[in-house]
Amino acid sequence: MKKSEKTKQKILTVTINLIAKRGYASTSTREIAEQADVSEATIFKYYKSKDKLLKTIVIQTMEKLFKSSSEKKLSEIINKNKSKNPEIILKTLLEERFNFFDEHKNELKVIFQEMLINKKVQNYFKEEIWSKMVKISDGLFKQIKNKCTLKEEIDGYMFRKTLFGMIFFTILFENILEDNINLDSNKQATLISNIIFDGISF
Amino acid sequence: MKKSEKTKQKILTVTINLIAKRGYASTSTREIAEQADVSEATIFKYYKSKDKLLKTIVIQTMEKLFKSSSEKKLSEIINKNKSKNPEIILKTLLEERFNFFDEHKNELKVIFQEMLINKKVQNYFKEEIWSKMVKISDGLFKQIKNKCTLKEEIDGYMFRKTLFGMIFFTILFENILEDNINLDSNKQATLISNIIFDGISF
Amino acid sequence: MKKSEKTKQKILTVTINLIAKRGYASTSTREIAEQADVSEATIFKYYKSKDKLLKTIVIQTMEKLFKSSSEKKLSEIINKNKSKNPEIILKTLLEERFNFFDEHKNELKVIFQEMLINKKVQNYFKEEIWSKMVKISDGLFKQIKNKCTLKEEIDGYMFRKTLFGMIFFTILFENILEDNINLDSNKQATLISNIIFDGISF
Amino acid sequence: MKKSEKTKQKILTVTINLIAKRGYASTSTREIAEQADVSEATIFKYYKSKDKLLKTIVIQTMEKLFKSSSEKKLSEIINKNKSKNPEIILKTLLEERFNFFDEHKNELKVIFQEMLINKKVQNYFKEEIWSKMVKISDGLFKQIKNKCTLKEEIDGYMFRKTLFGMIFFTILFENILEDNINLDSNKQATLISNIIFDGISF
DNA sequence: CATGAATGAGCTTTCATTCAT
DNA sequence: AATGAATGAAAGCTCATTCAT
Repeated sequence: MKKSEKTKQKILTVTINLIAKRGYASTSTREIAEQADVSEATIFKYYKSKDKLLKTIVIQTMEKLFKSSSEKKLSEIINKNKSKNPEIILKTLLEERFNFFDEHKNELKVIFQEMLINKKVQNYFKEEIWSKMVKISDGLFKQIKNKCTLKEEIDGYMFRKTLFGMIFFTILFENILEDNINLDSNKQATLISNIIFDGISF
Repeated sequence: MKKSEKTKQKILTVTINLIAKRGYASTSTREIAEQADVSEATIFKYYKSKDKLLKTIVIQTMEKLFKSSSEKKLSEIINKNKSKNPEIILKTLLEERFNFFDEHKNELKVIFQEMLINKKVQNYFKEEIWSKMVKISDGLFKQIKNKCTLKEEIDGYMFRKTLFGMIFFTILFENILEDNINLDSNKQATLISNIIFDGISF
Repeated sequence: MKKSEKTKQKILTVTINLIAKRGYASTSTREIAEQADVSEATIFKYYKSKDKLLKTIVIQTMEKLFKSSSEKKLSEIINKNKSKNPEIILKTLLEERFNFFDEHKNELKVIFQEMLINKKVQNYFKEEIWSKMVKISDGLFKQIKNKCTLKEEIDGYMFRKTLFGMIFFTILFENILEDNINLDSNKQATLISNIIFDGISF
Repeated sequence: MKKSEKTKQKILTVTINLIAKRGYASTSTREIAEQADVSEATIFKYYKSKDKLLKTIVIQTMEKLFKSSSEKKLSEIINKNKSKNPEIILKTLLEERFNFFDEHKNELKVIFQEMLINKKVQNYFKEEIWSKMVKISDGLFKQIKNKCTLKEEIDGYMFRKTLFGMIFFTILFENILEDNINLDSNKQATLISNIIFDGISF
């Protein structure tokens, strides 16, 4: 990597960690500069404004969420397992995603935090990410419907809510509220898909 | 209400709405003053500092969450229905809570937003609120265990995660991500307790 | 004393003590109100403005410095002892003054502190007080000249400087810089007039 | 001098003059910025806080008072003249000091003003400066004792009081109270040491 | 007689940003 | 490729002061 590329990346990493910890508005460019060991001027050289620095983080992360390897992997998983039990598909999908989440926890925190108060990030997420998540979730839901008899009141929306509720909770609040959690991605995925398919009771 | 009490309350209301919309750090006392139609000096007269203004909101809301009527109602519901199906208990609890959430959506947003970045709020919530939520949820979980045969991997923690994942999602993200949702508290409660008990499939 | 008179006096006393400790600019009307156990409004009712409150203190103290009993006492002392050794006159004068200073240390501190930065107080002091002090000191100096042979370079100005240098130092800095000083007014007066007349050596 | 060094120095100079004139609490950073022809932000860039700006002035001046050239000069004077009349030593010391005082009148005013109300400055001055002044003054007093017969009541403390009383008076009040004083350092030193040794009378 | 309620103006301080070097 | 030097604008907060009650 070129030196300038390295510097750019360092700024990005530091910023992600700081925003994840303190929030965007409470993270000053001075602090970023100090921790990234560059001058404030350098930050503005590379990213024009604090806002564009955030934008870069948000967009980069969102792109990663569904890009290249990521997107392919997901559709591969769905296609490969078409014939199989949808519970297994869900479990496999979740496992792949949880691995991603683990690696990008701070970036995702930044996005979710900002989404709560930043209209642009809201729209961007809704259009670029949520729409895809809805699509995948709906696809899965259809497959399930084909194989199982569902309660009539349960629709795609409630399916999403259960699924993404747990995911968002895991990313945002679990570390804060729960002590001593040591579930690997596989275990997490198994338990969640289990609950979704059968509830907690037999 | 005395005039001063009115002013204090107005400041509080305006602040809650502003912080829910923009976040704490991005809400200036100047803006609060303008919208509450008082001078900045008045805000500081009543609340000493911006930080204490936030603290007041957080504590007041947390107290409401489990105080007096609230706490009694919850234990009443649990006691009254001891003999009944735990699914019904859960449903009744949820319905009561969703009514509360609807009335206090912005205050809750303030708390959850701050919890993501503010250590004090994190600890306060964990000790004062989350511990009680865990207790209730565990109590319920035990009742369920007594009446139904549960999968062995499912424990109180996964139960919480499902339940509160959906609740947090509803409060924080639903309005942003989902269009045209028109579920009343009763409907919400029914669907969620349904899913938790039976999953989405028969 | 009437109640209102009592309140007025309490405000004055508190203010003097506070200003002596912190300085005028660093003493807030809020603090005065708190310590005097009245509302800020009450202060402004009696003294119109913070500035006039200071003015009251300054003028009252200055008046005390040379008024009534005070002024009479001084000229009495001078007249009574005209025939005596000027050293004794000086000693007697000083003793009387040191007793006054002890009783009004804080008020005097307020005046001297303010004199360093406040043009009005400077002029007021110069015209109302210093001029009288110069007159007395000059009178004394003349008496001394009549009885003793003075070095030719020593004039009224140097006499003043020695005398009031020690006095000002005593009022302003002695407490701060010197530990364990336990000289009563009589002792102080004796030593100072001693030094002035004979220097420190025989 | 580098540009930044120049700016820093300018801020310092302006601040000293302003505080000497108005007092610390009545000097706003706004005013300093205007007179130093920089922005307020620049002041805080270099000095972190208004308090630290004052601290810089106080410490720098105190260091100057006894550092390098200064301290050496003083002990040189004392050593060189050991055999001579202590009156001459005192005179020489005073002359050297009065030259310093003339050059640093405003800085010294700042220190003395602050000393009246600021505990930290009080302690700092007492420990760093006054202790040394006492030492020098005591050393001199001993020399005098060896050569002259002193009145028994006169001790080091009264010696200090006379000496530093006049010095403090000169720095703080003379300009304010006395008109048309045109004594150079040499003259001042001569007169003061004269008075101290012989009083005003033969 | 006294104060509760309110504030405009000003304070110190921090922020994101610029630009010459 | 990077930064030292500087800043306008805005932040949180305090102050002396007013006035209706």
